[in-house]
Amino acid sequence: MNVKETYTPEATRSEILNAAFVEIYVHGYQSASLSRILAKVNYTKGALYHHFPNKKSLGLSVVDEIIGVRMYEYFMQPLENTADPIPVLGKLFQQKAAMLTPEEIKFGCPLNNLTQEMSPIDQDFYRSLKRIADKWVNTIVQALERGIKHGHVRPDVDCHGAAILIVASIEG
Amino acid sequence: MNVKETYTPEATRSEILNAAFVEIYVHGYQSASLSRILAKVNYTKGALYHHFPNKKSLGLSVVDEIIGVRMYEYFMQPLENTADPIPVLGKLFQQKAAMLTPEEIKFGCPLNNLTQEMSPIDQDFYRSLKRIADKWVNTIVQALERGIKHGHVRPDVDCHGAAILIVASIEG
DNA sequence: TTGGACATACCAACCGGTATGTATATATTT
DNA sequence: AAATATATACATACCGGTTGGTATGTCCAA
Repeated sequence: MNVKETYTPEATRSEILNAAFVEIYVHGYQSASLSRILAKVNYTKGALYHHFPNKKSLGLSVVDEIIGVRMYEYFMQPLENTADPIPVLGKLFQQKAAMLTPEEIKFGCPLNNLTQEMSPIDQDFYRSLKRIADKWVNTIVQALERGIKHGHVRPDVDCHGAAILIVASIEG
Repeated sequence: MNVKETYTPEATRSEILNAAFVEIYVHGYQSASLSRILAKVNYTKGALYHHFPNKKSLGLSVVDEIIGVRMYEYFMQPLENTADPIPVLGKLFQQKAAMLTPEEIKFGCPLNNLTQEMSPIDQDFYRSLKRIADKWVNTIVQALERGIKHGHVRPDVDCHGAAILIVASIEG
């Protein structure tokens, strides 16, 4: 099974992790099936439980390493060190509206979905998910404050309130 | 088990249905466990499958008979036949903000939750849930239009757009 | 030859669903 | 009115399949 010339365990872990992300994205964490994940990438329980101690750890790794990283690269990194965040935010909005694949329309924002499902019933998921959301809000706040300092943003805007509004409207 | 003097099948069905609502509200439909539902109300599979042909039917009944009815009674009925919907809408908003139990804060809007989870993966759930949302929007639209006709609402408002905005902001 | 990187085989628990049994209410017959 | 038949309203036991998880085996690289 999965005959390879060389062992690349990091790639294996990554494959499983990405498949787990898709599975969780489609079915939610609680209904996500390890067997389905492994069947898709053609690995077995041995591989999974070699790289992850249990299902929850896999789920939390999906949150941190997939969702967290993607959210950062897509929504936060472009805002870092900007003097004027407005055009960047605008581009993010229109990209987000235009780039919506049918999948994304169907299944919504992965971060928001998982938050809705898991935050009320699992503290560890709550913490990990909240960390991402807080970091996101914080990034926007700082970008807005820099925008104010450089005169590109009106100085009377409530940065925190605005940031939350922006995050909410992108998530929903 | 559940020794009763007389049979009250309608009450039994109702008990199961309400417990199913809570279970689905907390765990989502896919992860909702029939055994947990029945354990809570102290009935057995026999009772469940006497009143409902399968899990999906139970879920759809929860949508129609619990969620749909509650949403109607709470959010739509007060708006019916109002000449001026504004104070009613305002009261709904502030009630909704004030009346939020810790549970509701934790678990969010049942209608929205189920829509997020089930609409992408099951047409029947999609239809039933959409019916409720559409009815809700429609109720607000008609109330706003009556408000315009009676001079209580500015005549230039986009009723449909406003209704969708109101629904979205209540859903969370 | 030792440890990492998996595959294979297996487990108990739980899943939704069914088959069957039983007590109660109701309708029908005598 | 009493006896009988039938339908309703469940309980009990069980089904095959799936779940997350584990123990063991195998292969390969170092």
